[in-house]
Amino acid sequence: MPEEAPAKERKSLDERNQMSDLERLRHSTAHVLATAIAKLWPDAQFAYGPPTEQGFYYDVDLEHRISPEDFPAIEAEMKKVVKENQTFEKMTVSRHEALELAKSGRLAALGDREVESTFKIDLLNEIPEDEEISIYKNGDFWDLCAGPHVPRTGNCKAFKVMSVASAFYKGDANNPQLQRVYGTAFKNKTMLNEHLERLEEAKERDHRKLGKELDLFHIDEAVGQGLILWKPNGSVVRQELQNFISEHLVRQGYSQVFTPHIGKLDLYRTSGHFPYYQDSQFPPVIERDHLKSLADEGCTCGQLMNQMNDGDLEGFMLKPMNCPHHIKIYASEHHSYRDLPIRLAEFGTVYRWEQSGELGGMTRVRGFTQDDAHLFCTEDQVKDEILGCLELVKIVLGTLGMEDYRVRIGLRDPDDSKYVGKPENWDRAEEALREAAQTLGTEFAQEPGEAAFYGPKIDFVVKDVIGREWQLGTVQVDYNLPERFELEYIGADNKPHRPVMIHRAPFGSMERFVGVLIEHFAGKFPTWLAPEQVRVIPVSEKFIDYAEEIESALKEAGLRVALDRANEKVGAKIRLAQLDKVPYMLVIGEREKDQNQVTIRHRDRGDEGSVSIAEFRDRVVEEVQSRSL
RNA sequence: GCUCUUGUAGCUCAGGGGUAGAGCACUUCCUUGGUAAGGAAGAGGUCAUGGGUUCAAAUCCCAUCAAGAGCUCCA
Repeated sequence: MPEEAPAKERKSLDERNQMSDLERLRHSTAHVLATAIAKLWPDAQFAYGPPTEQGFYYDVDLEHRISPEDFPAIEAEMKKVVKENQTFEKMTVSRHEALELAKSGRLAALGDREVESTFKIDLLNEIPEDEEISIYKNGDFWDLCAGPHVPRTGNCKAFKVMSVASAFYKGDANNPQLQRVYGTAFKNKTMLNEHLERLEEAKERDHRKLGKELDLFHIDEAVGQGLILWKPNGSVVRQELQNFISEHLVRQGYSQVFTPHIGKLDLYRTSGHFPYYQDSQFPPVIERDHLKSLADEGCTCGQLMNQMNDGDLEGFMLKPMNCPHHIKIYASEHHSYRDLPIRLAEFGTVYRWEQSGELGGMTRVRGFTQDDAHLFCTEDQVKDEILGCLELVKIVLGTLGMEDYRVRIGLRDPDDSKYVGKPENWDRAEEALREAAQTLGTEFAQEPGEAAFYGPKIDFVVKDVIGREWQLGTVQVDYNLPERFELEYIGADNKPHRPVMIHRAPFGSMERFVGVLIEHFAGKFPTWLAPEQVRVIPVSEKFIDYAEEIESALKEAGLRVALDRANEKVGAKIRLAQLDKVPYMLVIGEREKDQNQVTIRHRDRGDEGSVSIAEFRDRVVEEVQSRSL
């Protein structure tokens, strides 16, 4: 629902001066980059050039399309600037002087030009009246800049131009697109190299690469962008996760339900999803009779579009959320306060129309399955229910060893009137979320204005290998939908009351969660999740009989085991099993057969000696049942 | 959606206006083996799709589809 991004505040000079040493270095290196680009392409117009978490970038408007082939030349020019060890010299100027310089094209350039420094003029106009205006010079390169900088260009010796992509000026899609040249810089070459190595490692963990190598999932052009086909191996992982969470749902008093993938447009008119959020939904499926009568009336495509926008259509929609279906289950019977809370859970698949440029791997898709649930409770029960939800999230993340996440509480913006529900209820819900979050034992950030318009929420955010953050689990309090659907329960006073709804999804979506999990484990799933838990490797064909005995004994115990019958040497079979990241390899030969044993090799721990089949079986079964890492 | 880059065998990739290449995987044969690649033979591709230029297009041009990076967006 309409959550407006907080307007990016302009950094004050004080804040800028708090730049860390590394940020300062990177910002200065951005100037070195600009100097080099200005030398190579004097017509370049520069916009912003800030440091980032991974390095820095500088936005440039330039006729020439910068490509990776240009990087060596750019870096060579940068090296010259570093070698010259130019001083970063600060010059304080009046607004008028700065403007004159910009008009003569002198800013972000090596000298006067025939064109103005367009973006710098724009930026100048944004500087508050009372703020000091400064120009930083290194050599002949002058740039409008608040600083701060390192003393000399010689400090910027460990850098690398990383990539080039496009970006909208000021991040607004209506503005022209600039070329954003990314680079990174460190105090010294060693640290730079370490950073580059980390990037290489991250590439190896990428769930898209591992997903292919381990046959976890497939995305097929013929099926559609952003639609995940779970292959058998990936399905095992997902099924295990679903079983895991289902166990806890039972313990926590949830009821599991199943609902269809579509619903009538009327349902979504009531929920408010249609026609208002059409941009992020698949277009409606129009009923045959309705379509025919439209055709008979000579309705044009344009008119059809208008009807769609007005919501004046009959038909169905792929569900963008599970809540309306669950609400209808709740509303299908009368409820007493004694029945509450009612907790309806479903691994529910929803469909959303993400922009094509946004799709990627399993983390941003158009169809996904939420481990969703909706809790219907009284105002008094909200707090306990939130606690229960967080308990579940804690169990999930703890079991999987995912420690590297941050917790974000989205609160309402007190100055905004877009929120539904009574202020006193909001206060209570926000307080309940805060208290519940404290039980996590993790630090959490409270972000006013980040609540949904229908209620406050807690989000769990993790980072993927590239450093992108993904929202996984979420717990949201909702005052809106009970209102829209006029939900009721009968209270102790024998009068109807409105329940509060809580949406929660500890994994978020199975697709995104498994994607993040693949990277978290670098493809080496713990035994309970591993698609193949044990591979039996006979030393030669002579021992296949015994190997089959082992295979069936382990299968009998419920383990996922495979037998490598290939006509290959042990070394080759081991290698394959290692590449497939199978946790346990059992090497079977004459010795094992004679003594009725198996020799264990673990993918990480190596040779673990020989034990009886039964002992190995019991050990692994225990490991699986306890879901050890 | 926008900008740039990319699309050749199941996978990873080379090549490139004139009969389509390698490694791995696959099939068969030899080998019967002790902890990360034994040997040989074979099979496998309208070079993403559709147009155009050309005597000739996988190669050049345009469009479409898809992937990647980034930006915008994400109820």
